[in-house]
Amino acid sequence: MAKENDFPEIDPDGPELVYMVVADHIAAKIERGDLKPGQRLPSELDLAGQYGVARMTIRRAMKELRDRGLIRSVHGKGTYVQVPESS
Amino acid sequence: MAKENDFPEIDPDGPELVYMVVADHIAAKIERGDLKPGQRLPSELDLAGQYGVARMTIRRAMKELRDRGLIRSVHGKGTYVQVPESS
DNA sequence: ATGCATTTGTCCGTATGTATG
DNA sequence: TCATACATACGGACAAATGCA
Repeated sequence: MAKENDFPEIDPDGPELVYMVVADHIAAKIERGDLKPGQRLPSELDLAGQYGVARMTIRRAMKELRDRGLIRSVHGKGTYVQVPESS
Repeated sequence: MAKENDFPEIDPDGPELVYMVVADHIAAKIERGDLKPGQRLPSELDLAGQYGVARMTIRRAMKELRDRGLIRSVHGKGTYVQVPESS
């Protein structure tokens, strides 16, 4: 179980955009509370390994999540789940 | 007032490089005469605290100012505003 | 001469930002 | 989209140089 926690199978040749699959998967974790506000996400390199995609694809997904206001990236430190207060 | 003396707000997400913002800010102080030739600057650790950045970022800014010929660093002593004579 | 604090110099590891092919 | 490389930035640790007690 805890299927929601597993990493989705990603078919690079599939119709859905890879970065969007990753973004939606992480977004679901955040909205489910699996990732809590202020918590740090794994590094882009780690996520790339976990999802089996390139780092640039993870970054594209991070940009998507940033645009949705779900996360916040800090140069040299990491990426964090956005805290409602700190818009 | 004395707005010129205050430390600039640094937006890590901004397009400008952090070390360049710091370098330009200190350069302005020197060129304005706020920091006089021969005068010692605060230590890198102090500057890091004042600007709210890492020491390595301050060092990167110092390197920029050294390259511009505005300052001179002495191991174990400190960093000084360059005196025109001592090129 | 000895130790101590301060300051710059150097290095390491990790993480994000940017650019190219 | 992937793969690679480099720049920027953070944080910590230690070395080297200076000056002082």
